[in-house]
Amino acid sequence: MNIQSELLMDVKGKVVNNSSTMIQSEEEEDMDLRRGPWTVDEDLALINYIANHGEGRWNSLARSAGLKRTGKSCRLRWLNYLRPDVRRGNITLEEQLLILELHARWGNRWSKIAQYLPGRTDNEIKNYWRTRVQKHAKQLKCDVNSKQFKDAMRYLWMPRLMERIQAAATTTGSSTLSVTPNVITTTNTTNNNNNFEVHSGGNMMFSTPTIMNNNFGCSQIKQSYTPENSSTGTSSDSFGTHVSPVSDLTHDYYSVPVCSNNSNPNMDYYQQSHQVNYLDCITSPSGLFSADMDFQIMEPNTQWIQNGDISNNLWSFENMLQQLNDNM
DNA sequence: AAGTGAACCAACCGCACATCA
DNA sequence: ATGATGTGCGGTTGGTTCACT
Repeated sequence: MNIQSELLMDVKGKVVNNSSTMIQSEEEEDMDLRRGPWTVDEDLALINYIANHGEGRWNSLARSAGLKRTGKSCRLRWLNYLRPDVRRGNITLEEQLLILELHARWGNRWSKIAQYLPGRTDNEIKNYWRTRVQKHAKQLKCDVNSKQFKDAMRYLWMPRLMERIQAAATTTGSSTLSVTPNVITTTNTTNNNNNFEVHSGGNMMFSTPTIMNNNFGCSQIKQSYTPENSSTGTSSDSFGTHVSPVSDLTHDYYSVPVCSNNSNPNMDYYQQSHQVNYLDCITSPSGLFSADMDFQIMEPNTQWIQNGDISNNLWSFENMLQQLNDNM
């Protein structure tokens, strides 16, 4: 494909015919830069160049590779899309749980959070947060940073996620929630006690305290849980709202080993770059599983759990928040 | 079938910081 | 010490797809 003769798009997405502009000065040369969606040829050029020369020095890389893109654009395209270890597809329940936990700990430190989700990019996590989580806060007319919403996430949404993870595991009777060797993986398929085990890379394992039934009154919740509303690893936000299936964006139009399934094409990368101490993150001081967390409002006798028919309105977020409010 | 709005996500921008000559 | 350049990050935008009417 001849990029010179292509139609270019400016920042606003307008189509600009490049053939009318023969520009020589360096300043004007910048205006020759392509913007907007990447083409297959551009992707291939970038992949091939990095395969031969490695990454880094993105501005010169862009020039050397013959790409009419900024270095920034090339870097972003590589990191967020073309990198072989980028894991595409829906955010799993386990990943959702981890995102919530880590966001509670670090806030909008997307890149830092992404370090704990191998194969996921900060952009992807950020998008997930903005589209799924903030959406609900907006719908409920409460600030996503408000204590109200944070408490709801911490005491309701996250336990629910864990319930669903456990339920999915027991329902399927197999490790269908496994995604990659290093992503939190539900392994306990027959355990009928109230713990479930999560491990990373097969060697980090924790067992959650039995907070679900004992402290959260979630035994009621479990009763109304049905496999129909469970997730078996496909994306679904945990408020119970419908999320349309996202097409598999794995690019089979070129032979890049995009990791979209259980296989991990580059284990070295993970082992070097994503040594994750899940135990540490799960037991964070601000986290759900912290020993010193404030469970006061979640005492079993707490009214918000015991009165009202939670099972009938299960996971209606409005009800959750109302119950939290009533109890505060 | 067509129109419309919501949801999703790739890509961009500006800024801050790091590195180097 | 300083300016230029490279890199990384968080916020935002806009095109595409999907669901609903």
